[in-house]
Amino acid sequence: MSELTKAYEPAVVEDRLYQWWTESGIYAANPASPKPGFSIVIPPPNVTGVLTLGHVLNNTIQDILARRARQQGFEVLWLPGTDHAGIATQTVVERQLKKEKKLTRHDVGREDFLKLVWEWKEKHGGIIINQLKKLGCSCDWARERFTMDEAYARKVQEVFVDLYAKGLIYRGKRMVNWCPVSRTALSDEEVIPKPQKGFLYYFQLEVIEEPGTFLEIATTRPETIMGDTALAVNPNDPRYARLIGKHVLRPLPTEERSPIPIVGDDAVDFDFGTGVLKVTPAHDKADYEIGQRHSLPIIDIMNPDGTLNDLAGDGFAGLDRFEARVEAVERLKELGILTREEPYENTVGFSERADVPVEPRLSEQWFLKYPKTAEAKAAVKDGLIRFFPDRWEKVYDHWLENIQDWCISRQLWWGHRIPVWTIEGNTDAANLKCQIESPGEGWVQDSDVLDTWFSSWLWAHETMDAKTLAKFYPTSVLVTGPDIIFFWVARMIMAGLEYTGEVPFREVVFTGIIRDKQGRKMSKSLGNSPDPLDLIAKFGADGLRFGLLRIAPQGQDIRFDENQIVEGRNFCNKLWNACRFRAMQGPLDPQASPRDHDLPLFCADMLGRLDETIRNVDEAYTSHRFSEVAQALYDFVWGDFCDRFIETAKADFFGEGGPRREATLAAMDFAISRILRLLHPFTPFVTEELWQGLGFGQGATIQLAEWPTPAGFPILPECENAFAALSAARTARSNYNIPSNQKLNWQLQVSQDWVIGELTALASLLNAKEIEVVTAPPEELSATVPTTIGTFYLPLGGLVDVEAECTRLEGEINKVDLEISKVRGKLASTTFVQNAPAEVVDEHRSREAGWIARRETLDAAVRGLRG
RNA sequence: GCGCGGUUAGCUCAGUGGUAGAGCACUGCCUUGACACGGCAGGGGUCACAGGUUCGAACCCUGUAUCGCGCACCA
Repeated sequence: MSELTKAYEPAVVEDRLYQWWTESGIYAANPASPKPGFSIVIPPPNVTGVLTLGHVLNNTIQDILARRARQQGFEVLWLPGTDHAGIATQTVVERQLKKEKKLTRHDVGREDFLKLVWEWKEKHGGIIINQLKKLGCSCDWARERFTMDEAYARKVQEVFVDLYAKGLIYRGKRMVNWCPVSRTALSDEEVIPKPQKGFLYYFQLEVIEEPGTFLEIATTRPETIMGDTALAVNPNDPRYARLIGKHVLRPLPTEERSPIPIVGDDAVDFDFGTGVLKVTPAHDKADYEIGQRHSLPIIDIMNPDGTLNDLAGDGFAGLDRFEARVEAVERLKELGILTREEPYENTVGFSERADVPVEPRLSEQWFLKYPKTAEAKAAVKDGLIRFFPDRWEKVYDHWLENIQDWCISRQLWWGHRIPVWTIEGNTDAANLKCQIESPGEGWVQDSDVLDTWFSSWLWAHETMDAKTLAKFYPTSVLVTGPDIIFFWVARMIMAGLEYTGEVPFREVVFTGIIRDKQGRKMSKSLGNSPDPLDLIAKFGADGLRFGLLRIAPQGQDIRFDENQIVEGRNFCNKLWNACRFRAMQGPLDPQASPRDHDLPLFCADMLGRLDETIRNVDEAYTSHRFSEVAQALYDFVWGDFCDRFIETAKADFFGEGGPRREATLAAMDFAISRILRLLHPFTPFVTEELWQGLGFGQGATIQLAEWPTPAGFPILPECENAFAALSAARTARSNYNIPSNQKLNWQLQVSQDWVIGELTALASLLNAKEIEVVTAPPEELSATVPTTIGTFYLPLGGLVDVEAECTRLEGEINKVDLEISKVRGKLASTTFVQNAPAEVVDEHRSREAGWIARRETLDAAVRGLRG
C-alpha cells in the first residue's frame, strides 16, 4: 500500500468507514451473547439540541469506553436517544409559530399544538443524532429511544401511579418557583441565583394605636406592598417588641388602605435594614411561612404572566411587575412616606430556561417525596457506585441531606400528561383518581404535564427490554457533566433503587465544563462556542477527539483553544506518515514476531517502551484519566516510535538488508499493530483506515482486534545513553553553527563495545558522512563531546572563529562553576549528608562528578582551541 | 456565610517529597528518500503570597490573596 496519500485526509475516509461500521452490525448489542456485558446509556441530548463541544467531550469519552470494551472482548451496549425537553422544545415551537403565523399556542389549541411539536420533532429531532455519527460514536442505533416513545411514556405514567399509591406523590397548594415567561412552576434546581443591582427602599408607617410612633421598613420589592398583610419584628428586639399586636395602615393601594397587624416572629433579623419586615404571604417564601404561623390572610396580586391583577388596585392592575415597582415608589413619594432609597445588590433567582426573575407564587402543584434517599446515599458511600473524581460525592451527599420535595408538575403542554382524573368541576381530593386510563364519561385529566426529569430519571432501565436488562443492567458507567448531578444522576440512582432494586450504574465519570480562552462558559449569546462540525471539517473527527481529550484532565474545566485541535490533527497526520513510511518498505507482516529475530538494541528498547506505554495506559484507564492515556500514546508514538525508532531504522532500511533489516521490520510491524489498536478508541477513523490499508485485519475491522498486552520487553538503559550521547553531539554541532545538512567526518573513541555494532545507525542519526573509531583524541582542531558511550570528536578545521568560540566556552565554564558550587554547598551540609537517604546523597555526588568532568572538558576545549 | 476547585514558561496545560515538564508561540539551522500538519538545536519559570513540617516542598500542614463553581441566605 505504497499509494498512501502524503497527508491524512479525514474527509474522504470518515463517512465511508462509518457507513461500513454501522452496516456491519458490530454496534448491535446482543443480549444472548456469551461475552460479558458492558453497557452505557447516553445522557439523552435535548431533541432541540445541536452538538456542542460539551457533547463532543462527553460522547467521545463514552465512545472510547465502548470501543475499548469491544476490543477487550465485552459485548457492548451503548444505548442512544434523545430527551423531549419539555420547556425547551415547547418554546422553540411556540417561537416558530409566532414567527411564521403570528399565533400563540392558545390560538391553535392543545391538540393541534402538540401535533405541531411532533412534526417539528420528526423534522429536526434527528439533527444531533446525525452529528454524533459524524463524531464516530459507536452507538447501537437500532435501539435509539426517545423519552416520549409510547412504551417509555407508559412507564412514566405507571411510575407516577405507583408513587401516588405509595403516598409519595401528593398535591398541594404551596409556594413554588414560577416562571412568568413560560408560565409554569419550576423545581428548585431550575432556578439560578444571580446577583442583581437594585435599590433598597425605605418607607415609614405610623402605628395606629400610638400616633407619633413610626416604623421604618426596608424593602426591595415595593410593588408587593398591596399584598402585605402584616409587618413583622423580632420579639426579642427591644426597639419594637412592645409594638407587637398593634397595627399600621397599609399604604397601598391608596383607595383601600387597610390596617394590618404587627406580628412578632423569630425569622426577622434585627440587623438587616431597619429590623422591620413587611410580610407578603402570597409573594415570598419566607413571608408565606410567617403568614402560616400567624394565620395571616393571603392576597395574591399577580397574574401568571407577572403582571398585576385587580387586587393590586387602580393604577397597578395590568402593569408588569417591574413597571409596578416604579409606580409603587412614585406613590410612596406622593404619600410622603418614602424616607430614602439606597443602591443595593441582592441575589435573585432566575429561570434557567427563560432567564427572567422567578416569581415565588402560591399555586396548586404536584410534589414528590423522594423514594430511597437513604439507600441512594449509602450506595455512593459504600462504593456500590463510584464517582470520578470522588470529590463530587460530597456534593451529592450534601444535596441528599437537605433534600426537599420535588415539584413535578409543569403548566405546559409538551410532556407526559399527569395521570390524574377528576370529575369536571370537582377537584376535591376525595373525587380524584390516579390511573392511566380515563375512569369514564365525565372525568377529565389533569391539564398539567410532568417535569422532563421525571421521565429522564427512568432512562437507565426503561430504555431496555427484559432480556436487555438481564444482560446489561446495571450499566457499567455513566458519563455526564457535574451540572446535572442533582437533576439527573441523583434522581436516577433513586429511581433505579426503587424500580429495579439495583443501582443504575457502577461508575459515574464527571467531565469538566468547556470554557473559552477567557474562562467563560460557552454560550450561544456570547458567540464563543465553536461549531464542532466546522472543527470536524477542518481537522477531522479524530483530530477533534484526540485534541480535545488530550487537554481534558479528569473532571477539570477546560479552556478551549483551537490550537489543541490543530495538534490533534497533526498527531493523526504523524501517525499516518509513520505508517506510510512503513508501507514504502514493502509488504508488512500482520503476524510479525520480533522474538524470533535477533533484535537490534534500539528495536528491543522501543518494544520495551511500548510495553511500558501499555501498562501506563491501562493504569490510567482504571481511574478514567483519559488525558493521561492520550498523552502517553502521543509521547510514545511521536517521541519513542517516530523520532527515535524510525530515524534509527532508516540506517537498516537503506542499507544492505539481511537479517537485521528483517528484524527491524518485524519490530516495526509488531509495534504498529499495537499502536493502532491502542489509539483506536481515541482516533477510530485513521486507525481503521491504516489497519485496512496496511493489511493487518485482512478485511476484518480493527474494532474487534484484541486489546494489546505487554509482551515482556525491557527498556534498555544503553539505548537511553546512546540517544543522550547523540543529543550532546548534535548540540555541539549546533553550538558551532554548523548547518545540520553538512555531512561531516566524526570521530568516536568508544567506551562501550556494543557501540561498534551501531556505528551505521549513529552516523545516520548524526547525519555524518562517517564515524571513524579512534583510540586517542585526534591531532587536528576538534570539538570534544564526552558522553557515556564514548567521546565524540567533531572536526572544526576551517569551520569556526576560534576567538569567538573561546569566549562562548568561557561563558559556559562560568555556568558550570555555579552548578558545582550549588552541589558542593549541598554536600557540605551535615544535616543533608547525615539524614538524606544514601541514594540521594550518592546522586548528588555523581552530579558533582558530572559537573567536574564537564568543567574539565570545557577547559580542555579552550586549551585545545588556543593551541 | 459554608463547601469544592484553580493559581506552574508569552498561551493552553501536565506534574502529590529528591536536578522544574509538554505542545503551541519565539530564536537558529535544515525542504536529508514518512511527515514543513515536519526534523535538529536553543532561549524562556524566585511553581500566587506568607508562615510551618522535613536533610530536602510546585507537591504535605496553616493562613492570605485572587479567579471560578456549587449550596444556603436578610426583606
